[in-house]
Amino acid sequence: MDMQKTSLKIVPIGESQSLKTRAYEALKAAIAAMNIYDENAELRLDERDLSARFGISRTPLREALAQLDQEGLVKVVARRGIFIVRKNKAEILDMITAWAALESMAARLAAERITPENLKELHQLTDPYSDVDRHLGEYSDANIRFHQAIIRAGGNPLIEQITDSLFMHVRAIRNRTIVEKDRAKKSLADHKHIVAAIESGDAELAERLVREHTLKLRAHVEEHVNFPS
Amino acid sequence: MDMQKTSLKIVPIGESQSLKTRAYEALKAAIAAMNIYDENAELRLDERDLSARFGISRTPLREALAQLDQEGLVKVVARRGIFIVRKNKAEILDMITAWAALESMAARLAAERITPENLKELHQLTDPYSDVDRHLGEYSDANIRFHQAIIRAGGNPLIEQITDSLFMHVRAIRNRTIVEKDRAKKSLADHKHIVAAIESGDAELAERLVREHTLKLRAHVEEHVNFPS
DNA sequence: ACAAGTGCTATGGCATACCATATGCCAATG
DNA sequence: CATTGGCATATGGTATGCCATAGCACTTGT
Repeated sequence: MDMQKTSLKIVPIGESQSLKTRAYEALKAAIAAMNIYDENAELRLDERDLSARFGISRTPLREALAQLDQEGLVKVVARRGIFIVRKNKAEILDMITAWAALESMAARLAAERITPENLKELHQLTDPYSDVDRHLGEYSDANIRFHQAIIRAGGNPLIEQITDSLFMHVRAIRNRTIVEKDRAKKSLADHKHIVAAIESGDAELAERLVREHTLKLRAHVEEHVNFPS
Repeated sequence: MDMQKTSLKIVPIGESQSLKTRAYEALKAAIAAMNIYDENAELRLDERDLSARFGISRTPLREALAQLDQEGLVKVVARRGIFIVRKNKAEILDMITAWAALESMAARLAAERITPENLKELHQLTDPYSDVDRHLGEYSDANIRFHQAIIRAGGNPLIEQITDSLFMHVRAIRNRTIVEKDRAKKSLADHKHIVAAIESGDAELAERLVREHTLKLRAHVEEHVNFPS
């Protein structure tokens, strides 16, 4: 009853989700942890081997793989095998475009409802890096997190969820293209403008800046980045 | 017109791809065919019953259901049942917002790459309905297809795929809100402006018009539409 | 030496049996 | 009559084994 509330701290028991969910998350994390665009990446998975290594049976594992398949992270081919999917250039460009659409809308929403907490986070992900030369390594990470923060600040869980499934690929691209000092510097400048727009509550501007920022990335990838496969 | 189906219409699984895929499509079609926002709709599914009715075992059926679960169309609850999900108002609004983001981006792309075929289709979905009073019934359908045509004209398969999974719910809302003659008239006027913008290659304008059009829907739903559950 | 045929093997698809637990009914209890 | 504890049952979760087929190695005939 009520009395228990103060005397007993009921922990979310076991915290054990279904095996399927755990397998899904473990696989996703494992794939995210490897650079799937590395030339030497092992792109083949094996049901039976994985089930043995996870210590679960094939059924929940297959359900997890089916989910990853639908997300496009993996391709299950009957009687051939399971392969980690490497997106081709056109697909990557489409992803960046969709991302631009969603993140720019999130920026619009963020500008309309920004909270001090969100704003603080955005500043923390831009202000400390003004001296790009000295923080190039860390900035790659802050760059990614900045875009996630924008999306989160939009307060639309659906947009967060959709972008999550694009995240792994877009992250790989961002990491790959940010290493040039000049691009990092321009990127940071864009970010600062975006924060300012959100801070001032200018939804239209915030939206446009985010869209243009991401479409710039798209154009850069289209022109300069080559893909295997 | 749509029959107000409140129970699942199970069509026999044909003979094309994997059982999982066929079950997925059959289930999705069955759910789409019923009006899930009807008060009397049967929202509960049963694995064993469905597997018997489809004539397949539970394994591929479960994989299909897992996919629908991830798409948010159904919710699988351990030892409780499988339920067709009825979105609440906040979720519907989020969907419309995400839709606005994606369709407006598609409109931008469409304006940049419009083909005579796409343009013809867009005209066919707007021009014949100028006399809204006499075509109110049909327009509801043309309205939906117009938005799909915009997205298709954008030529980004990923955006098409994402919006597909939102389609069922957004369609239900559009159908529900378009029945008022006044709204239909305004909607058609918007559509014509959009087509003109795309036709003239004005990407910025097309994007803005589509976004505003859909955000108008969002505002209308927020203010005037009430939801069960 | 080479090409076509043939059986083996790996691998995912599917079916079946069993497991664990949320729910509700019902009887025992006071 | 209200409460409670347990048991039956329904339902999704998981394990396991068989099956069909794509690829490959090996054989065999020319």
